[in-house]
Amino acid sequence: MKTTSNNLAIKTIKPKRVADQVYDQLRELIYRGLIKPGEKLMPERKMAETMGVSRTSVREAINKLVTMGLLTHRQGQGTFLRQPDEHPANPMAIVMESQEASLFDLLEVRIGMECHSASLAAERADKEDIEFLKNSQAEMEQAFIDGKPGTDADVSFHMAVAYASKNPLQIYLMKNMYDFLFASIKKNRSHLYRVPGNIELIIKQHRAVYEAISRRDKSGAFEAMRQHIQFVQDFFVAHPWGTNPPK
Amino acid sequence: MKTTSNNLAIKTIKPKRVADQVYDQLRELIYRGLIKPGEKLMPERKMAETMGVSRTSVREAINKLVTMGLLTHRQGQGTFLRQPDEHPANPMAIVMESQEASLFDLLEVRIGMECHSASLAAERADKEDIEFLKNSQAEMEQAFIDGKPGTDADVSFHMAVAYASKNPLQIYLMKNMYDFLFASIKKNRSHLYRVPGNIELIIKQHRAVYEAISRRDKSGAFEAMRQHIQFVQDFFVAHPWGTNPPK
DNA sequence: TTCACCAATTGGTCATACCTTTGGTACAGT
DNA sequence: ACTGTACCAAAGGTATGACCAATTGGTGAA
Repeated sequence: MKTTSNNLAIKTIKPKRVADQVYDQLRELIYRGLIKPGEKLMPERKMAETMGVSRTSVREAINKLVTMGLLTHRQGQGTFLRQPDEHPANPMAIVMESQEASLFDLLEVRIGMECHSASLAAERADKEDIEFLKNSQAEMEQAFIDGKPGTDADVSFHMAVAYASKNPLQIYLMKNMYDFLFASIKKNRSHLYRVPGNIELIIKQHRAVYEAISRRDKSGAFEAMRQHIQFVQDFFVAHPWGTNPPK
Repeated sequence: MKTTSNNLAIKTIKPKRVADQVYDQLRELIYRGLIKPGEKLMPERKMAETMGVSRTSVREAINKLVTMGLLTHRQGQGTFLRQPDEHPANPMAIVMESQEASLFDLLEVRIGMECHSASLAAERADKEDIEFLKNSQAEMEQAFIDGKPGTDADVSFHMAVAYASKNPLQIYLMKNMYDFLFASIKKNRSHLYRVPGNIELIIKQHRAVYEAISRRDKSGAFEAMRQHIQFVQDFFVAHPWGTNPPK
């Protein structure tokens, strides 16, 4: 198992329950974006066999995610990952819509959180995390070549940074932010990815973050991430289309 | 919007899933107050027999209520109805309890958010904001003189910084964090305020933040806040009592 | 009295079988 | 060729029955 020891973190004891371990695995798959929204999961029986546990445990884990609104059951068809904007359980979305918080505000908060997160990632990322960053980066470059927007890859990259920071709360908050951003982008057809040259710039910025983390450069990662988000923020200041739906 | 369905009111067919029926019954019992907080429920096997369904279904229903935070499982003892104040509708609290996030993790996120927030505050705070900061500071000093813990004033100070940053989302997130911290502190009777000299140090650190913001020193505010939270974090690493209730 | 051990209780997991719903496919009838 | 029926396979839903694991409380020996 992943009893990789806790160096100094005080976290509560690792979940010993099998169902919880399955739950953790699934949640990770979802958060890392390895399962796309709307996609169908592996059948319960097969998943049970694959993981070497009983179907009961798999079922319990899946049910937990269903009641949390992340998955949805359809008898006779399978289990599917819900679209991010389908479940209003997102605390972010509540503020963003009911209060008058703008996309600018969200990006500003992201600067605070993600720069620090990148810094931590440079300190704590293991080989696997680096691999995820690399993959997301490659995926985005491929999307660029194919002429696709590459939103998913973008999100995956930032989530990979959050994961590398090894902070559960950070991961949770980031997930919520990107869920909201995701829905928001799709609604507003953000021009961020459309303006020629932008994607190349973003890929370049991501690369800077990736390389800084790879070489354990804490302040470098901080600064690279700051520049990246700052760029996006500046873009939205200059092109205030999708900032907030005109009420 | 949707594909125009016929005008006739076609009511959805009753979801006759057994587990859901059990769930409804239990929820009814809870909402009607027929089960008191802290009370133990009937054992799963007995409940299954009583209702004439399988234990599987009972289990699924109970699990749903557990993940919703209404019930709590204790192996070897039974299933209990949670105290109302044990499950605040705070998105933070959900992660902190159900996931394995520790107080250390929360403080770490705070470093990212609040340092940036302090920096923004130095840039944007108006006279009123400064006044609030000053008041909270004075309030805390007074509490110190009176020998009181001064938790409220502490929270007020940090919230004042968040308000001064003029970022609605930041304010919202901070509010949730401190709601959680507040409840957590009350439960664990954190020793942070009890160790002699700590309050003086905290007041000193707050003062540094306040003064940096007053003189519009962005990086100074950032650094002062960092040192402050770092201090608290170090304290909890050294005194891991109240990190998480041992249950 | 105190401590060690055992047994009952109760949630947690497993294996297996069968039911129900859904989607697809082959076959018969027009 | 089109249509409708029947059937089949896949996948979630339910039911049993057994066993594992943690907790509690009692019982008996030191």
